[in-house]
Amino acid sequence: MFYSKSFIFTSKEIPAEAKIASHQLMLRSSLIKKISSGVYAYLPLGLRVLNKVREIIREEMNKTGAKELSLSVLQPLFIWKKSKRDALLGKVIISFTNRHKKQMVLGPTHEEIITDLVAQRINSYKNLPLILYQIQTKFRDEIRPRYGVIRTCEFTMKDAYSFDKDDAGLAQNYEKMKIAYQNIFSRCGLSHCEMKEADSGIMGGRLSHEFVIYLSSGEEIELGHIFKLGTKYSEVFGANYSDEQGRQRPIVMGCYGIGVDRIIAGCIEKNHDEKGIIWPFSLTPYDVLIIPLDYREKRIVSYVDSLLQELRNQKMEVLVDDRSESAGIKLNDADLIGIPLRIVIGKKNFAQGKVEISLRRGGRIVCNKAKVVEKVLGILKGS
RNA sequence: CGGGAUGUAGCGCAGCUUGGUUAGCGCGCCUGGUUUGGGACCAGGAAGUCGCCAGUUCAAAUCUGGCCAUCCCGACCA
Repeated sequence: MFYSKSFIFTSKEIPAEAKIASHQLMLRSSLIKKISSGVYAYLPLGLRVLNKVREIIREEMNKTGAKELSLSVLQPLFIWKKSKRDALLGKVIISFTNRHKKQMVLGPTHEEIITDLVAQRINSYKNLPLILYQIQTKFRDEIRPRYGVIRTCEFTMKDAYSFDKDDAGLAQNYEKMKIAYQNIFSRCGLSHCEMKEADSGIMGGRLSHEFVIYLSSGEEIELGHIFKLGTKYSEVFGANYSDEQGRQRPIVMGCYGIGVDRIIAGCIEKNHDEKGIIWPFSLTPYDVLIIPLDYREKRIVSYVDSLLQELRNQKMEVLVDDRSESAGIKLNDADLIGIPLRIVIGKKNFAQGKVEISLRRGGRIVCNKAKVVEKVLGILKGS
């Protein structure tokens, strides 16, 4: 992919509205664009990162045996009246009346919908345990959206729900999720994430743990939360199963949420310097950035083409800065958008058959241009 | 919702106190030229319903009122 066609617009200026580093950097590097208070669009560069996070979550969820599905965003309001959570969530729920005078909700979470679904489909102990999850947009009319993508009215959430015969089964799934969560956060460059016991709030249930990181401001701004719900929802929606003796028992539930956008913001909070973002290899929008400092020379252009092809053959995602900007602008933009590996092609080095490989986190080597791909692969393996 | 602040070109801002030329500056953008290893230079150019509506006035970015939007502090959350 070529920079000039990538819809990347960097900015030197710090947006006045952004107070914390991740928000500033996400705007300056054009990962996101604010549409309205608490509402953000992901631009091409940001969407690449979002998709990386989604894929990591998907892999770790699948490892636990969880099955992915996609529930509806539109929900009938009556299902919320049934669990009496319509009053509890109050104005956070975004609702409207459709043309048939039916009251509808833009889903803020999905315990009601999934419990109702499972109540209709699961009847026997033979079908348990079961874990279902989805990665989906949620809507909450927050009182005060803030910190960019950290608290918004429209956000991407991974929500998983476990269904067990008894407390022992729930305890097992709960532990499985703890491990999956720790894997997800550490793979996303957030190994500093702490787990601690928390208040269950509007979810109800018996026990919950939240996964938090601390911002430079000292603020705490929660990445995930897992809950032992027990039978609260299964009793309301009649989610029962027949046990080995044929007796009807309520399914024991747990639910497990991750703020996908918060992972991105959290990752930037923990991985940046005064120049910009320092992406971990796991979340970077592109694996390698090729920076020809002078892209007019034909020999350099054709070398870049062949290098691009070779890297693609190695399944790498590559961005080429094909702009006719000065070296300073290209290098500073490279630091801002934070791609971990850069191949810098300068005239003098190139004349001697050499190019430079530089790491965003620090360190550079000058190597023979024929050996670049080999070196890059070596660095990736070691990381 | 309560308290505080802001709204002027894509971004960052000055101008408003004390109303009065064609509304400015920096960055960015376009054209031509010179540059090219850490945010270059010269010349030319485009881009504004001064948040919106009303009022006062010969005259409003500037004064008055209402509305809207955004941000910060509090309760809430992934």
